[in-house]
Amino acid sequence: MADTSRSPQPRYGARPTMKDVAARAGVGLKTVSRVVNGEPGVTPDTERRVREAITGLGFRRNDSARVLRKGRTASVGLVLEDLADPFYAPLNRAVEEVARDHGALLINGSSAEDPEREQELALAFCARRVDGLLIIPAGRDHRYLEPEIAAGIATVFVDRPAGLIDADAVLSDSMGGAREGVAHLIAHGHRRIAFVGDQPRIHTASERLRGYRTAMAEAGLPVDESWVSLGPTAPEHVRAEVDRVLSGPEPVTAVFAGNNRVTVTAVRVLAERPHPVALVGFDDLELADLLGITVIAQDAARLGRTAAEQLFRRLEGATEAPRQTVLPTRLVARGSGELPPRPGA
Amino acid sequence: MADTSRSPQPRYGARPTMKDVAARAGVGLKTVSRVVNGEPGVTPDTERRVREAITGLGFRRNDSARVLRKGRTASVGLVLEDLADPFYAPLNRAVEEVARDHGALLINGSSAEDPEREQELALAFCARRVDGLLIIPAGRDHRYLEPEIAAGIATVFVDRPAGLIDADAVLSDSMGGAREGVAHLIAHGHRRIAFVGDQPRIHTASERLRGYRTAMAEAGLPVDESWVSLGPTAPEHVRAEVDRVLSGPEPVTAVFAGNNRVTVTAVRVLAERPHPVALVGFDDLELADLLGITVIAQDAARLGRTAAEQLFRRLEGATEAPRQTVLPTRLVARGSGELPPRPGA
DNA sequence: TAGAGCCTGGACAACGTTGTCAAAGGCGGC
DNA sequence: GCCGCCTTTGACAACGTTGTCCAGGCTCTA
Repeated sequence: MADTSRSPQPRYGARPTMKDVAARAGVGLKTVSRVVNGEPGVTPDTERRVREAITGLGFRRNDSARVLRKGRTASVGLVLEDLADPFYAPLNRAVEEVARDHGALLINGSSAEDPEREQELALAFCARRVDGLLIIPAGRDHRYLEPEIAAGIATVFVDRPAGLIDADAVLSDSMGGAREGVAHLIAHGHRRIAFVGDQPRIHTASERLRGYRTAMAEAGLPVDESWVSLGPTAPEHVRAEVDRVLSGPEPVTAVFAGNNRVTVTAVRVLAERPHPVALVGFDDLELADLLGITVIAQDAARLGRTAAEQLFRRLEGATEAPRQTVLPTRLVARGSGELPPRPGA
Repeated sequence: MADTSRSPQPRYGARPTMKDVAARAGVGLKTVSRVVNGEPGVTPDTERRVREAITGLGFRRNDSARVLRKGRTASVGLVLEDLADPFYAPLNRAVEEVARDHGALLINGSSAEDPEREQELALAFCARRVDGLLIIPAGRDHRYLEPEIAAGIATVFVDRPAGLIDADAVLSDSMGGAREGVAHLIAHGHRRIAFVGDQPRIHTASERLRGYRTAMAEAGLPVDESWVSLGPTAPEHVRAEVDRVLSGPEPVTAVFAGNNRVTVTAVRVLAERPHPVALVGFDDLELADLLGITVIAQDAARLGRTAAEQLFRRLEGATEAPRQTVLPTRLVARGSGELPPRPGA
């Protein structure tokens, strides 16, 4: 038989509210709020009664209501290309750390390099009223964010600049890095060098191609357009393209790989070849040291940290004009980029 | 001079609400709500006026308020160990995909293997009123979640089981996988095999150790406790431990590495050794094929997908008793695990 | 032409929290 | 013993949305 005189117990599916806690503790609503938020002006005895009621009911403050009332959500959104990409994972983590240091939670999602999905995600985050937005853009037009930015959502672009709007951005030196990598191959005697990269609508891809062309031009070397491959980075496609540039009457003697996904496939294809082919890849890889792969390394964690810090600077009120920060890359020579051209090739 | 007859314009920092939209369109509040949510009962002409007002003001529905009213947030929280760990990144992505298919957003965070941080994150997600929670536990006591689960937050544990509460879990067959890997080394002639793994309070670590002991026992082989190393997986520590088990009068001839972080360090250490030492690692690695590393592979994406699907089944009302799902592992022989013991060793 | 019924639109309360403000109670000083 | 001040507490509105319910105007039929 039910004891009707008993205090209310937690029921399945029912969330106790501050009102319930107040009733059980025999105090007013606001007093509960004060205890929950550690505000002063509550006697130890009252506080104890409230805390007992909280524990007894299994109460947890509803942050949705709190957000509604306060206007700040203490959360930031991160739109990146692929959560599973080993290049973006450390970036993601670095952003999370900075957010944590500022007491904010992180919501994130993958655009899968699809501009529509990027927009969908970014706007969904805005609807949740994230305080700030970090975006690794897939699209080239970000005017859809203008009302959001005007309404006060701080926005920082990472890895690639914003399109058609003026906003903070933190980038790696794609052009400079690729130029250095290709110059490295040239310095080791290569004259015919392939560039296998991502789709040209992606800013970093076209910048890296520009670095390739610059290095070739600076060395006075012609570029045969058949050496250049820009397209999806799915293994099958890259495999076909690497095979292609290595075939024909005058095959290339070296390959510059435009990003980590291209590099891993290129390494596999080159390993199957009878003759060694030089390779430099953009982005470092785990275990690349053991495989002797020469790369242009970028510090993804630093990219994420720098961007997140800029975001929180904005949230704390910084109002200077949008700023573009470019972080340097670093050539890491491990062997594959130092192979000379095959004699007679 | 300001044109006071003009309709209200978006002001910096001010968010238009449905009320503002209604005023500008000259309709009632609820009509705006109907248009925004695609509810029927609005004439095309009224709808057009409302849409114009929405665009003109840059209105976006405040989902915090919506959540408060509706009770569901259409978001799930994922607590994992390290967003940057290559093993968890695909899991993260898989969860995101499933969430997306169900129209939910993903909030996530790294516990850094710290039980307190796990709890802090999980409860923060609960305060945000996520609909469901996916947890890769760091701690061994999850009773702190009881009130949350009672209040209706669906919870599924991933990769490791829940501690002291009865809840859904999706795991890999750690014990079976390790047993198979060690048996594989034994089959190739090894008698003295080291186990280098993570801290024993981590469930998967102790299960894998159990697999190791089982395989050794089944082969009738003794285990010298100096061959077993359980501790932090920071490179320096693993390096020291691998060096240790390979030294002494009767060094081991093979190493079983308890997870991906141990494996990468072990590979580096073994590469520096004058004599080859056999190695099998738990978890697959990118480029492991090129390095010829034999591994026990688990399908992290499948782990995440399975867990997320179970979560959404619960959210859609499934009420069976909590279920533990164990996914199989797979031995991938690539060379390092098939090396025979050094003759005379 | 009147009445019935349908379709569109709006007024109002509620979700759970926090900020404002005022009341009650205790205590010290004169 | 009374006044005034400070401390503790609570009542109430508001945040922006959605659900409920009702009103008004229209069409269609008898």
